[in-house]
Amino acid sequence: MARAETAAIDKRRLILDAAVRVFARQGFHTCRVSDIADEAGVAYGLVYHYFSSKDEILDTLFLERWNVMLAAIAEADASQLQARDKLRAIAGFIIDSYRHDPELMKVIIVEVTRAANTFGRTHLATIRDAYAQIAGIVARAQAEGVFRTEITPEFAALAFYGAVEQVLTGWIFDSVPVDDEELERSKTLIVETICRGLEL
Amino acid sequence: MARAETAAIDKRRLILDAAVRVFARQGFHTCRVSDIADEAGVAYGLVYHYFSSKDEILDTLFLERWNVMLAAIAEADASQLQARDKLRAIAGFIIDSYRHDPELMKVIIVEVTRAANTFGRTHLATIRDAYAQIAGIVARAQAEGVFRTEITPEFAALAFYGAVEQVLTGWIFDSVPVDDEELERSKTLIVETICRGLEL
DNA sequence: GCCGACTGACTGACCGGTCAATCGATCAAA
DNA sequence: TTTGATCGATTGACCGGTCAGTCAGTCGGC
Repeated sequence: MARAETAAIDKRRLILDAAVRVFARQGFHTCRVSDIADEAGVAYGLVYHYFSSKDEILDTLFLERWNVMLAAIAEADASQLQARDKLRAIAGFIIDSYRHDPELMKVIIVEVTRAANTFGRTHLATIRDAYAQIAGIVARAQAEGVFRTEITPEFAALAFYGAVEQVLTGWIFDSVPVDDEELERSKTLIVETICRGLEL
Repeated sequence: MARAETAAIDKRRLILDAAVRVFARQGFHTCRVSDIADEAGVAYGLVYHYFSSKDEILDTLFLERWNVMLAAIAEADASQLQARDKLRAIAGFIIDSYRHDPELMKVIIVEVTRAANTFGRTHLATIRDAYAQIAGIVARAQAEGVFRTEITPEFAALAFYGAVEQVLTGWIFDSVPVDDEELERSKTLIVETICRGLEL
């Protein structure tokens, strides 16, 4: 029983991991469910044993990762760091996520976050949770007199997240892979560029 | 002859304009070519008389508009303005484009610029022309000692464009329409946020 | 009567999802 | 220990709907 249970969980995971590779390579709309099954080394029908639709696979991948990110943002927010360092932690988390699993980040950004007409629409509220939390950090920094109040928190959050995502998108479609050093440098660059505009 | 020619050009334009509305409403992948023909009040086959494929319609819409934007950026670049005001002009142009035709901007951003796996891929080089030109403005400002050199021009361009696009995306999917005043305020906000981080 | 704009029914490929059948682990009864 | 009943995991052929693109033909100006 334990053996079978583990095997079952593994197969589900196997399909999810295969889907990441296939979505990253071919894109969600362009790939066929059979491509995922083939990549996972699994029969076509098994995909539908674990997931009710092709969409549900992408939903699962997105929510798994986005919830981790929301938790990371909440943790940064709850910490005793300076506002600038909270934002640095968030940018750092996103960039480290890319370092750790670029294919997954590509899928999430390209197929969900930036695919506002399809999955982005479905998950709009969840995506906006992240913006709202970042806006909260900015608002608190403004109340404490660390950030100036000319720029609305919501706007600051969009600009901050937009800058991070655009940089990631640049990497995602670069032919040359990025080295760790540039990843690290970018964390500082983002915070330097955006926070300096927000601080007093 | 002149009559017929004009009529022909009109029909082509009619189809393009209808396509903007349909793409904005339903999304490129979700709509059918017949939807475009119906919206334009034209026979299905006529769409294929003027365009060789569904893709070509979107390509045309994108290139038409993007080339105008590239020209606007080049004009700002060539002007005698301060770097900050050049960037302001660019942000202003993009925001005014949205004001003038929000549906077209929605289509371009959602279906091309942010659709990195489909049309974004095809037009990647064209899209990056814009980033490169913005980077050029930043680089010149750095050489003149107006902007600090810690941040690479390429990075600054991504952050700038990313912030603008993210703000537009926010409007595009907001249920509440944006009033002119907020549009104007946003131009200043973007420049204030980003340029302040770039200036010495 | 020629030429090009225009029409819209049709087709062929494609693909998401279904389902009937098989496999194999487990366990209780013989 | 063997048998066979049970049930979830697994398989992949197949179905049905959708739609981009074709094409044979009509219409109308010159």
